[in-house]
Amino acid sequence: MASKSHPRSGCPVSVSLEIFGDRWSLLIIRDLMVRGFRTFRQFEESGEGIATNILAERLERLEAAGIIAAEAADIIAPEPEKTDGRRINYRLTKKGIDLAPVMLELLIWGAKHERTGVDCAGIAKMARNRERVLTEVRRRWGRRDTTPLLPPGRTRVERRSTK
Amino acid sequence: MASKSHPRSGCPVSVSLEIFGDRWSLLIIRDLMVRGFRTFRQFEESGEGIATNILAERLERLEAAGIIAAEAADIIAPEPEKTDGRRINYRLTKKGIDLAPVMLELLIWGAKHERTGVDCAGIAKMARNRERVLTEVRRRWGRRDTTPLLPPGRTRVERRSTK
DNA sequence: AAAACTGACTTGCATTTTGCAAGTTACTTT
DNA sequence: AAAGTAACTTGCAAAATGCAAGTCAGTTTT
Repeated sequence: MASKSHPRSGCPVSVSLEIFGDRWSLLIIRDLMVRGFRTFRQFEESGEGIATNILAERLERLEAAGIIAAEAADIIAPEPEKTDGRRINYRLTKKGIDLAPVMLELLIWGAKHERTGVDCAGIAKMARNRERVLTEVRRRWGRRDTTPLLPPGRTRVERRSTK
Repeated sequence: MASKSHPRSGCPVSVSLEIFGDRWSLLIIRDLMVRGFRTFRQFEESGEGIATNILAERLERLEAAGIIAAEAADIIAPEPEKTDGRRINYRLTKKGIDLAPVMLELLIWGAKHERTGVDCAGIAKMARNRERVLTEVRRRWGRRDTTPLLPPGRTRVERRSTK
């Protein structure tokens, strides 16, 4: 996607789109923000069908942009038992969690105008409680609380069923 | 961009991104929403450097998605003098103007976190008056008022300088 | 009324980005 | 020690993008 070269206008919208204006970046951010995902594997199996090479590249870009941060899981070690040296945990930075309003408005718009597999009334309720929802999202982020804010929702795809 | 085939999850965010999750669509919508652009030519020269074939394709997609509408300019004929039979006016539909909150949040985020050619303080002020700004955008849309909400801003690129 | 000029696109082709399947490497469990 | 698993790479075909040039109907200029 966004190649390095093309000069663009200095409009904030344009600059933002150069970073995450593609079909996958915001989905990764969504998974981090409201579904509590942390690992490569989780994103891979999120039901959207992203290819692993693209996923790796997007994670790299988002990290380079300062929107997410990657850290070896055993550095944090929340529970003494959990120490898988391979696992890398991704998380949103402050800059990343600041995308919450964008994400919420996107969610509201999609639920209102498109046929999605999601409870439309529930979203409409969130729309009415915008500030409360955002506060909650930020609070969870601050506590590294990874319990999903939204239920998993319809998953249609499963890549390469390992059979 | 978004090919026809790939099955995705039914998440509203995902569905939305399938429609305008690319580097250009939201810029066209921005131009319609806050810069008062109406014509192909204006988008082409907007300073972002979009190629005409891509522009044509995006306009088609956005129209197919019901986000914008195209109409021959002389059908409206605002002033009796203006009757260029070739000109086509594009405008946002209700569904399109409903993207205003998304656009505003994108603008706020970009101005806050990226180096853009835009007055950061001015945007911060808009952030504080979110509802007022949105009301104004919707009001203008309702009246087909095309005076730009924001000044043109830094334009860096000019395609094919006709010299 | 012919010539030059738009506005809104197409078309052809080279370059870039995607998608897909199959590795690879380093740790972990059995 | 063998089999698994997490997080990636790699190679290649397919699709999307960018670029320059061309088309074509309506418009203005001469």
